Amino acid sequence: MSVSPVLSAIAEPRRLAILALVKESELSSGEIASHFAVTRPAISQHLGVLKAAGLVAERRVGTKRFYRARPQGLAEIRAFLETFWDDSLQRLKRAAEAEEGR
Amino acid sequence: MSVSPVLSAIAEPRRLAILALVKESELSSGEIASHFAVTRPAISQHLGVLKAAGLVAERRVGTKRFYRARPQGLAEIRAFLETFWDDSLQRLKRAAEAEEGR
DNA sequence: ACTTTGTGTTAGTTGCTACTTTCGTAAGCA
DNA sequence: TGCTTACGAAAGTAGCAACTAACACAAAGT
Repeated sequence: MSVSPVLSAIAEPRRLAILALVKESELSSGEIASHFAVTRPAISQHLGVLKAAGLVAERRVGTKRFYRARPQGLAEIRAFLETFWDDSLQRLKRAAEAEEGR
Repeated sequence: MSVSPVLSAIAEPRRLAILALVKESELSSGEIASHFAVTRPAISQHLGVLKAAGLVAERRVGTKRFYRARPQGLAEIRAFLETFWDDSLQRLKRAAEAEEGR
């Protein structure tokens, strides 16, 4: 999966808050919604986005649906940013060496 | 600065592409724009967003404006995600220990 | 002074996205 | 079989964001 869906998923403040919530403990859709001032369907949509981005996992038991954070999803972005960052640093390092060498 | 502006800045595919471009080397606004199919003002706006997020630095010389990636800006998100991620892992570790302990 | 070059700014348009309201559905209970 | 609970899905709306076209402006050349 590309990184953009994951990035735009956590770029939304509300979704980041949801993610922080289900990172602490597994919660049902209703429990999550009760923490916010928006309607339940809105939260449901956010959960759908997070799930599609691979940032949360869903577990159904009866009529309830429990959600929990999926650290592997976060690891993906982290790895991407690390590569991006390290490449950038390498570039700077090479530039500095070239500067020194002349 | 909070993380959301930085995250939403790089969540935009075009801006991420611009960032990848100025990460390689310092480029002028026009040079950056020539890499894309959109108009120059559009790129100018994107550069404004990236600059506001602290992801690029601007250097003016004559009528030209050169942009380069600012690794510190990327480091900020990376640090944030690492904390987020590590907290999540700690939580999992504690849960596993509790599981083992019973 | 005039023109050209390189760029940001503004106004207006289109398209996306977060939201609400309403409806549908599956599971549990009387 | 109803009735309730706990959800997601669909449709419609409002606001924002990415874009274009036209303008403004500063620096450098002629």
